[in-house]
Amino acid sequence: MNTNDSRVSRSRARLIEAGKELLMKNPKASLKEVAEVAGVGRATLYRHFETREELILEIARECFKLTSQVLRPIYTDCKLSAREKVRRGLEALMPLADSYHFLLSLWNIAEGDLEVLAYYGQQMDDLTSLIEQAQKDGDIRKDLSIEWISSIIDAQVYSAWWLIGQGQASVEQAAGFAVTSLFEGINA
Amino acid sequence: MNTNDSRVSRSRARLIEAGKELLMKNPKASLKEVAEVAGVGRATLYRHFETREELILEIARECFKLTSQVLRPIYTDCKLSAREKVRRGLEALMPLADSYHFLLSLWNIAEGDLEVLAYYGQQMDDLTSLIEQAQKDGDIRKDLSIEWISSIIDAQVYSAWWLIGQGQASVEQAAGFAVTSLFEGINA
DNA sequence: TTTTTATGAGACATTTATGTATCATAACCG
DNA sequence: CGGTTATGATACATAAATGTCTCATAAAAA
Repeated sequence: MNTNDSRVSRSRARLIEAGKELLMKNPKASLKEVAEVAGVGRATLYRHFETREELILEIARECFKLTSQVLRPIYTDCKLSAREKVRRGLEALMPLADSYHFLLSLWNIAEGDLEVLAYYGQQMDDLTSLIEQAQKDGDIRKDLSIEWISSIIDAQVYSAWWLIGQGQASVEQAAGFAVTSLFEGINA
Repeated sequence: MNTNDSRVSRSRARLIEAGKELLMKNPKASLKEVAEVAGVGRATLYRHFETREELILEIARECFKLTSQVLRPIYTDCKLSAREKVRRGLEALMPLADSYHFLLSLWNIAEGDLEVLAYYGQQMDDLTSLIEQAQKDGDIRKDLSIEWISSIIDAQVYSAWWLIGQGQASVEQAAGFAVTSLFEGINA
């Protein structure tokens, strides 16, 4: 299969999009359903992805590529304070919240893959050193462990995804909420 | 089947425990696996739960009963301030974090059941009026929507579950982290 | 336009999960 | 202790998902 053929890239994109959407909501969804939603024949799905697991892993890799692509420029921008990086990162992740949620929701499968694990490790490292720096700079309190802080940053994205999905907030609103409550807390 | 028979209650308890553990990690886990982990014959599982869905719903109901049992006494205690109720509720939920995560992870199925939905609605109502009260009392900031606040309270429990599962914090530590970061935020 | 090739439709084999039924056994209850 | 009954093991039927293969067709590349 020639990657330059427009039919190939189109089918692939559709399958990944449909798979992300469906499997995220229902991890038991069949590949038949995925192909249907993608508007593509079932046989074509198997031409692109040898097995169900391979499809899931490819989607996971794609999700990490997306988040990396968005986060990297922010995290490596020397002009920004650590706190500002977290803030911008959080905002930038909002539109990708469904990719994020896919990874959470199918993590039991995705974590079995070396490439996915490498992406994950890299993003964790980036975030960890960011938090470390911010704590050193006195921007972020030191009585919370780094693991906890990165965990609740993840959780903010998750919350935002949930709220947006319920139709109870726009992307911009959710981003604002997330940044505020993450840094200032809910205390009056 | 006689509920008073000790064999019955034992089998049921084991099946629910095993199901919670397994299906939470892997929603595709088969009932054969669940029965094996429970140390119970597959046929016995079907004697207790007519279908796969019925098992999942029963576990969900059980999870809600657990959280209700823990939360109700706190929420209805008139001596406590609204803010204190949120704090104590959060701490009390920590040991039940896996029940909580089960519900999140299988929500697509659980939400289809009226009884489960009733439990959910009740807990949401309790939490909502609590937050409303706290905002009125000036304990919780008013520039965050109620939906967002309840959403990030959930998220704290989720984060705690994750961290505990990774072995990077004890239940007590996680509870402390959650309360601090929820109320004060991560600002230094 | 001509050639190449990805696709859709469908048939097919295989595996696996689901749910039902039976029967001997062992655990529980009175 | 003796009767009741839940259980385990097993066999069975059914349905559904997975993965492979073929062939005509349509769409892309040359």
